[in-house]
Amino acid sequence: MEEITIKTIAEKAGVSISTVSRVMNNTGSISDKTKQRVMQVIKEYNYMPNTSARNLKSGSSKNIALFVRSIENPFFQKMIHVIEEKIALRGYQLIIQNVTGIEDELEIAIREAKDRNLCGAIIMGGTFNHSKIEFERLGIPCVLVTIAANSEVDLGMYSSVTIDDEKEAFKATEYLIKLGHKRIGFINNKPLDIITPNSLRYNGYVKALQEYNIPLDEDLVASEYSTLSGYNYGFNMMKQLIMRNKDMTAVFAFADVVAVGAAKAIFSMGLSVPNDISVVGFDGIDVAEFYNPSIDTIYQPADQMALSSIETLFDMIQGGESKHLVYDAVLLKRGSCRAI
Amino acid sequence: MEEITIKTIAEKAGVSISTVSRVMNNTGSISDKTKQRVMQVIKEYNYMPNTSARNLKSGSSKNIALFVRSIENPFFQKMIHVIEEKIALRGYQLIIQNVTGIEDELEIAIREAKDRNLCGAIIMGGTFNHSKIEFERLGIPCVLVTIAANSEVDLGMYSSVTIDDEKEAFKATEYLIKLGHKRIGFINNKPLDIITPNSLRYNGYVKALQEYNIPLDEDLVASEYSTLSGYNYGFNMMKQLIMRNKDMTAVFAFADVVAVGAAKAIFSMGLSVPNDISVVGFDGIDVAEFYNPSIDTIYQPADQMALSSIETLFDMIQGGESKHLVYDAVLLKRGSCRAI
DNA sequence: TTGTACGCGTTATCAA
DNA sequence: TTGATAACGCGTACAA
Repeated sequence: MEEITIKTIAEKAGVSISTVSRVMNNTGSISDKTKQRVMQVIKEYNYMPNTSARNLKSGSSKNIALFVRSIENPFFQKMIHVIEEKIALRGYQLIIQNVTGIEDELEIAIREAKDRNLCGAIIMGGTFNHSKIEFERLGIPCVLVTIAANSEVDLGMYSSVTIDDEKEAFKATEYLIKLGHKRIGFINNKPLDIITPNSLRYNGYVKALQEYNIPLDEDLVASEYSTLSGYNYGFNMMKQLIMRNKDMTAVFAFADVVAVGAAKAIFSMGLSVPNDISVVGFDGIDVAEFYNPSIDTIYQPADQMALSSIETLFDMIQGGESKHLVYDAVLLKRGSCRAI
Repeated sequence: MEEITIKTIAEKAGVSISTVSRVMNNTGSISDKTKQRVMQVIKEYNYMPNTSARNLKSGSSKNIALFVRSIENPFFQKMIHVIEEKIALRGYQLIIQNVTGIEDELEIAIREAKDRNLCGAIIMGGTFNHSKIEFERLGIPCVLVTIAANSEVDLGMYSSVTIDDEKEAFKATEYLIKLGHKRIGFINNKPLDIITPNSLRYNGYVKALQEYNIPLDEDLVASEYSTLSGYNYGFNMMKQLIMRNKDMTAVFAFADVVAVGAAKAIFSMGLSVPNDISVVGFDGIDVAEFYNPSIDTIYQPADQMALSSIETLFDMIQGGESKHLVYDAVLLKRGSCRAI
């Protein structure tokens, strides 16, 4: 099966390649007659223009890349699903790349932006530490999801879709406090010296304790360098917390997957959720709802955030302004916490 | 920031573009001296060759597309994660596309193969009904994961990585039977008239019942057209099953997500797993392990299957033979089933 | 309204 | 060991 190009079509239709090109792109003016004829031949041969040639010519592409830290996180997957769908709908192409370890997501994006000549980038998860220079080097429209750049960066250089992690974590902790809990554990994530959604949630936890005059006890905070899955990490951290703190009555995990792992650890040690220990998660993934008991959590509007992300990105690709959206999350109370 | 091309590098290095090209591709022979100089300039200008131009020239690309039915299934996500990593490692690019509803995954692959000039395709999930003609039209190396083509298709035309769904489902059902269960429900998926992994698992369920002389009761089989998540689907189906069958003591779900939803339904109706109803799932996703109780399941070696898929695909891309691998799954017993 | 011809950034062929 | 130069498939000034 030989390749059919614009040339083939031109010959078969008895016109020049420019005419075929015009028909394809609805550009210039062509008589209805030839247009019909060309369309006919295109259909007949099932012709599709060569993407590489098009991209080469136009200097850009319809490739959008998504760089996601921890693709295995169901919360991200929920958003990826929506993004994937919407991008396909617009005839663009989504390239997904997972980011792990100490890799800098933006550095990778910069490299890939040139390499794949992307027309846009979405960065999901990671740190708040990206610098102005990086965005300058990136040179393509970019939306950060669940994160933002550091404050020195001109807001016009990128878009972002986030929640107020600190505020929401405060809310979650306050919820536990108001239920009467005083010995509240927190499962955090290393590293601790950079700003991430997790670190902001930790800040919210600390502030809530302060607000209610509960002393911050380092023993109640678990964190470790780890390459484990969120479930396993939560499981291990919770075990440590329980061993160290016999009087702990509640735990707040920085993510639902971690909360689920923590709950499992509680059960595995013969204790009960929520009778012995109350559990609060963060994100609002399906699993938290279907767990037994359902895990109370801070629900992020994932669908809405995903939709806004790609809408904003396409806006920017078409020359529009950048945007910075901060969504509200909702505390869902449903069975993994009790008053004491 | 102006674009730097091979021409820029050639000028700055004082050589011809062909020399730069040769350096980039390690082709032909070049003196160490000029090689060093060119490399130097390339580094300095951070030059990266234009992918579109390369693809245009070579006629192919380094794009591999993954077509997955139900990207939201954690079992697939596990494999996608591995595939994504390995493909990036080889300098290829992964394009992920979700397939939904009545779309034919292979038809989409055929279209995209031309449109994006892919060098390979992976199809994950879907049906066993793909025809010879489709593979001929596809024209690029293709690996089917968790499915196979219909038997009329020449085995040389594609590769596959699967398990024996029927055998494994038989195993799961037999497990319940040997625990003394006789009223065993099955949660199936519509549509029922095509061959899918689910339908084969149903066959295994039916055969096990036959083997042990337990009558097949239609009331014990739940299925419905639905666009719900696996969790929600399992939840709804299980509720129906319980309402219809007061004497049901066990249920086998075609996937772990469905089993989790089913378990939740059991709890939500004030019953217990496994005391009132035993639950068996299929796949071996993390959530099943961390659920309370851990869900017994047929564990598919997802990592291994994913690795084999891309290895096989790269083999084929490099002109190697197609392969058809059938892995063994393992029945994990861990707390969601009891003997009666 | 249509066709000719050039160039996009590469790689590959052929001379030098 | 190198350098011109012709493609690859397409879009688009420019001319007709």
